[in-house]
Formats: sequence, structure tokens, C-alpha cells
Amino acid sequence: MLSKKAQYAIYALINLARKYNQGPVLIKNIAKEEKIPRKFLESILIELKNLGLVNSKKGKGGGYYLIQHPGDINMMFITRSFNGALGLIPCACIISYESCAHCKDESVCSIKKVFRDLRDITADYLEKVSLEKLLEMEASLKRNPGRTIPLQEPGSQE
Amino acid sequence: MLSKKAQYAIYALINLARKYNQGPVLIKNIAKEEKIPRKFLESILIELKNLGLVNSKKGKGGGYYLIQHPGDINMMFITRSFNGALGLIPCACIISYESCAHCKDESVCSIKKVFRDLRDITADYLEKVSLEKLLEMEASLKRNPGRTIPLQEPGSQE
DNA sequence: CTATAGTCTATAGAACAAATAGACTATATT
DNA sequence: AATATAGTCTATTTGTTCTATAGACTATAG
Repeated sequence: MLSKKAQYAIYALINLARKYNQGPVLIKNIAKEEKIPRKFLESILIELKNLGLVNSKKGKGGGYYLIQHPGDINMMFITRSFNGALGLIPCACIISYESCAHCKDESVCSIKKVFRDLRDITADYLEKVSLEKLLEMEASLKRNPGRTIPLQEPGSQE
Repeated sequence: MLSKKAQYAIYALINLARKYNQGPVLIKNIAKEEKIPRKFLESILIELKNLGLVNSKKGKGGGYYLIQHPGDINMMFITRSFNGALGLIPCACIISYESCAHCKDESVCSIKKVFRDLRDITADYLEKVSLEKLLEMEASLKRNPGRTIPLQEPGSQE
């Protein structure tokens, strides 16, 4: 499960993406609209600034705004920046990789292989989901609820 | 990332799967072979027993053993039992679903859609990975390192 | 120069993860 | 029945991370 921080980061970015190229947005407005605790949001926005996704303007008429095109910001980047590794076990991770202390030979470890492949599938999927894509999907869902073309064919429901 | 507990559960089960139908296995042997803290492992084995995957025999010659066929125990069941929800955000989960407090209308929320689809992809993938499958893959990797047929075509590396 | 709005430092509290200790109970074998 | 073996239960400890908040500080527009 993503941390609240990672989830809030996504909501905040979507909020800014909706107002892309419309000038700075106040922290308190984002907080109110997205129901994010204001002080917590502040720290998230500073991280987003350090990551180079947003910029801020101080003083009256100030606020935050996206400095990358919504099509260039994807869920994989956000998720990894705020939540860390995508892999489910340390030896299946790219960042925060740790060699496995439990198996004798990692090169023939089926657990590693399975979880590494899953990590790759997840990374691919999340990389395709940009803020722009999310806004498009939202519009599409509003026109025709439950009828969007999925990014990838989901399998059977459990 | 899976908790240590979930990871240890997987290692313990694989260990028992290797010795399927060969009588009870001592806790201390599993602990030693898989490098799992013994007392921690005990609590995991009790959970596995409550889940109906293993049984135990007390006294001399006792130990733990699988009571389901290795082909019938899959990673999705283990992961969910020990690590909880597969979805990355609460509104995308099946178990531990929570309606989203952040969007106005969940039925047209693209974030929910995206993360729900990802959850389904993950669930499908993990469901296909049984203990038996892991042992087969291991054998196959040993014969021909790095040449197994993946369960699903992994995408590009990042 | 002053109201506005973002920035920085520090910290509190809760929840959770990981591990350990030790007494207790059941069973096989002699 | 006695005894050693081996799993079971209860409790507690320790440490970390997550989430949130408070308050003083700094930069800027007008």
C-alpha cells in the first residue's frame, strides 16, 4: 500500500495538472480541494519542488505550479520518489536492492525471478500513466462511466 | 514491499514443499536452512496452520508438514494473508477497501481505475505462481540459468 | 512597509514491524 | 508412569516509520 504521503502527492499533482498554465495555486486551496492536511501538504510540495516537478512563487499572488508538462509526469516516478521501491522483496528491487541472505544462489532463485518479473510489469504499467492520461481518462469516464479502454487488459476478478 | 513475516512465510512454505510427503520437518531445521529467527518462525507457522496450509505433530519425530498440494498454494494467497491488501491505494483494494475521501465521485475517478486495474494484474500474476511452479522454475533455472519461460512477458527494463 | 504566502526546524503521538523470553502443553518412546 | 522432545501461548521489548502539527522565519508584491 502506498503511504498517505505518496497518495497525497498524486492528488496534489493532479490538482496542479488541472490548472496547468493558469498561474500559481495556493497551498490552502489544494489542501481544501483535495482534503489534505495543510502542513503535511507543505512538506510534500517542497519535496515535489526538489524533484523538479513544481515551482513556487512567494508573496501575494504566489503559490505552486507545475513546471513539467502533465504528459511527462508519470505514476512510476511519483510512486518511487515517495514510496520507495516497487519490488515486493529486496532482491527483486532496482533501487534499494539487497542481495538475498536466504538463498544459496540468486542466479537460480525462482522467487527472485518471479518477483522481479512482477516488479517489471508494475513499473511498465505505472510508467504509462501520466497526469495527462489520468485527466483524459477522467473525461472519458465522465462521458461514458465504466467504459474506458484499459491501459492493459486486466485479468479475471478474484 | 512485503513484510519480513510475509517473506519468511514464503521461504518456510517452499522449504516444506521441497519435503512434501516426507514426514514432519523440525522448526529449528526450517529456521536454520532458511535463516529465519526461530521464535519468529514459530508464530508464522502457527498462522500457516490456522490458514489450513500446514499441520504439526508434537513430541519426538514431530514437526510441521504441508497438508495441501504444492500446486494448490499460490503466492497471492500467502501475500494477502500475511501482507494484507494488494492494491496500492485503499479505494483500489478488495479486502480492506475504503471508499475514497478525496474524490467527489468514485465511479468516474481515473486514479481508482488505474490502481484497481494494476491490483487485478498483480493478483492474476501472483495467483499463477504456486509452490509447485516455483520448484519447477528452480529446477529449470538450474539446468539452464536465465532461460526460463516467464509466466507473463515482462516489459522493458527501466 | 505590510500583508501575503511559502520555508524551515522541531517534535509529538500512533501504529506497526521484528524479535525475544519464558512458562506451558501435548506426545512418543522407554 | 517418567522423561525428553517439540510445538503453543502470552507477554513484552525495541525500534522504526508514518502522520500530523506548531511556531518561528524569510521572501515578495504592491
